[in-house]
Amino acid sequence: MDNKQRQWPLDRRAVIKLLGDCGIQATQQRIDIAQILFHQPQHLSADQILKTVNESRPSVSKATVYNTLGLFADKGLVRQVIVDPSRVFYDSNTSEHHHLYDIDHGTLTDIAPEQLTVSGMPALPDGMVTEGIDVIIRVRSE
Amino acid sequence: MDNKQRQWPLDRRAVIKLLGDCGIQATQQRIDIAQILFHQPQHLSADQILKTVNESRPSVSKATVYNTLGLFADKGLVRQVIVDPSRVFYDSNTSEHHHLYDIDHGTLTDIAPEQLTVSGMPALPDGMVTEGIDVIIRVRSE
DNA sequence: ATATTAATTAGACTTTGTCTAATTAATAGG
DNA sequence: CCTATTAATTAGACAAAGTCTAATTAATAT
Repeated sequence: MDNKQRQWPLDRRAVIKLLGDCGIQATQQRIDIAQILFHQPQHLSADQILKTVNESRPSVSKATVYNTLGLFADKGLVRQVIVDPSRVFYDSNTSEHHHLYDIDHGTLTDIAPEQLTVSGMPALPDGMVTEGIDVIIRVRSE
Repeated sequence: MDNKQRQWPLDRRAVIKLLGDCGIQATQQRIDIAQILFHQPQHLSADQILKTVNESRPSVSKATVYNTLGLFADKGLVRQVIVDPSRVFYDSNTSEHHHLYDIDHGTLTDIAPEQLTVSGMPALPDGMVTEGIDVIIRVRSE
C-alpha cells in the first residue's frame, strides 16, 4: 500500500484521508503522529516522535507511539530503516530511494534512485518473497 | 585491516597468528571467541557467541564478549551486520559480499558480489569518508 | 441509547548492550 | 626469574529501546 509520491506537507485533512485510504481508523493519536511524520519526507525514531507529539502537552503514550508506528509500517505508510543498532528510524518517504548513514552523527540522508543502481537480483529459494532491498552507504565524518 | 579470503576452518594456531597480525594481544578469551567465529564464514550475534563459548564450562564473561567483538570489528576482523533491530550480527567473512535477510526466521545468507552489482556511487559531501556499502535483500518466508 | 468492538494507556517487564571499579593476567626490564 | 607496569577480564549495576498485560476509554453500529 501507498508507496506513491506525496505532496508535502500533508495537512490534517490529507492525513485523515490517507489513513482512511489504508483502512486505518483515524483516531486523534494516529492523526497527531501522522501529521508529524508527513510534515515532510524525513527519518524519525520512535523516541523523537514520542517527544515531539507530547511537546505542548502530553497526548500520546509510549505504547501508542510504538503501536502506531508498527501499524503504519505494516500498512506501508512508512518504511522502517534499520541502520543504527540502537534504534529504528521511520521514513515518511516510501517512494524508492537509498540511504546514506552518517555513523558519527547518527543522521540519515536520502539518495535518489537515479544516483545508484542495483542490478542483477538473484533468484530466491522457493517460498521466499522479496520484501524490499536496502542499500545503505555508511560514512564517517569526524 | 584484513578483508582477505580465509581458509576455513581456522585452527588455534591460525587464529593466534591472525590476532597477532592485527596487533591484538592473543589472550585465552579472545582466542576462544575467534575460534568460534572463524570456524566457518558465518553470522553470529553476541548472545550466540556468549552461549557457545561457555557451553562446556564458563570461561568468558558477557563484558568480554562485547569488548572483544567491538575490538574485532574495529580492527576489521569481522563485519557488523545491522539488519535486525534487536541484535547485531558479526560476520566472520569480511570479503565483499551482500546479504539476504529472512525476516521471519531471523537468518542471514550471503549473496556473492557477482550476483548483484551496485553501480554509480554518488559523490559525497566534503569530509565524509565511505566506511562501507550494505546491500540487504529482505525476504519473508512464512 | 446501548452493546460491541477497537484503541489507548500506565507501568511492569525483557533484552541488548554499556559502564565502573576491582581483580587478574601479561609483558618488559633489570 | 622476580617485580613493576600496563593491559585485559570480570561481576554486577545500569541504561535504553521496545514489548506486554490488563484495565480503561473511545468509537462504531444497531
